[in-house]
Amino acid sequence: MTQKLEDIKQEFIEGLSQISRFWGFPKGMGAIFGVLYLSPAPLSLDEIVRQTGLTKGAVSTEVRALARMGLVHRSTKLADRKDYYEAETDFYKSIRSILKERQNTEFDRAVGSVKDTLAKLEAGTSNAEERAFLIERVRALQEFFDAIDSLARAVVKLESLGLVNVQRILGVLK
Amino acid sequence: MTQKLEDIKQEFIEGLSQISRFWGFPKGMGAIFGVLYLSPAPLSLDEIVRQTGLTKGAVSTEVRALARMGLVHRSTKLADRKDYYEAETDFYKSIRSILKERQNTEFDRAVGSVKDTLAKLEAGTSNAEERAFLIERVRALQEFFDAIDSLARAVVKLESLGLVNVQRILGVLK
DNA sequence: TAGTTCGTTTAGTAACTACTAAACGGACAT
DNA sequence: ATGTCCGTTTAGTAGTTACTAAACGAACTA
Repeated sequence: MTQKLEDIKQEFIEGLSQISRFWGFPKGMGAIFGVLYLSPAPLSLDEIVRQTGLTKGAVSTEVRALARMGLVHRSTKLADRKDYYEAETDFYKSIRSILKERQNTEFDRAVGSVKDTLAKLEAGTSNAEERAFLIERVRALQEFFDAIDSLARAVVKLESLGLVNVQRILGVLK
Repeated sequence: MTQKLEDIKQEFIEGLSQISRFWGFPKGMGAIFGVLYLSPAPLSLDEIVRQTGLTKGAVSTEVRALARMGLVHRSTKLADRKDYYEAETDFYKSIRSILKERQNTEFDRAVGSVKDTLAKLEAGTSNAEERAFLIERVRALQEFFDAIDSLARAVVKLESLGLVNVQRILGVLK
């Protein structure tokens, strides 16, 4: 027994909501993206409201957040006051925007504080034995963060994240 | 003017709290790990309580969560009822545990629902044009998730994430 | 037995997050 | 101007999360 298309779409959208929540975003955001992603044409804010069941205010703020992340694009039509939104279909392009959005904010500052700690420890003079131990530990953590950062940069430099590239990575690493 | 070691440690621990929160974990968890990471010897639960200012209940539950993720290890001493905890210093080993912990839960289920959606769409018969469009979109999303998954597996297969390996990746991808 | 000394569990709370409802303001039409 | 049709902003709320305080239970001790 095959289901109605509308039901299937709804399940998909709920799945995206879950995924959204898992990645630390509001679930409504996932639903909005899902609605747009399954639409062949750009949708107006009110149409998104209708299809998600959220209020206009919520959709307004969350669709803008999606736009900042590059997951949706806003457009307008001549002689039409409404804004229209459509989903970005190149996910890889989107996650680069997301990484950029997240970068340079709390995370960078926090990781920078590790670097600061290391500098302060190395500048100290007293308590040589304990300081040596702390320096070693903090240095190891900082190197780890640097490695992660390098990896992220490497992935971001790709112009597409396809099975091909991933398999190339796998090939090098075995 | 160099600061006291205790102050520097405290700043480091607060930095880890921020990082913890950024990654979606409670900040107390980051603080606990920080205290353990800066200690040359395993610490008892009460000692962690003392150094973090959290209550025993909170430390008890969160330190167990850290142990599940492989970020800390629990040990005991003979003729001593206390549990002792120490930080894992091989971060790479830890993130593999974390990935495993996160895997196979909500995320897998949600991603699986995308796969289900695709299957249902392909099993349908009615509304051929719209179905073709939806199939294409959902298929693209699923391929993207598969690529991410492959990449994660690739990274997890490394026995260490050092600059060396990252540079090898960079070399292949340019 | 009763009394310590641990870790765990539970009930309750303060703070935060994702929302809703509704007021608001700008741009256009009449 | 006045009204209408947009998107945005604001005030308030339900639900969640990360905790605290304290009861509990298990393992040893006297």
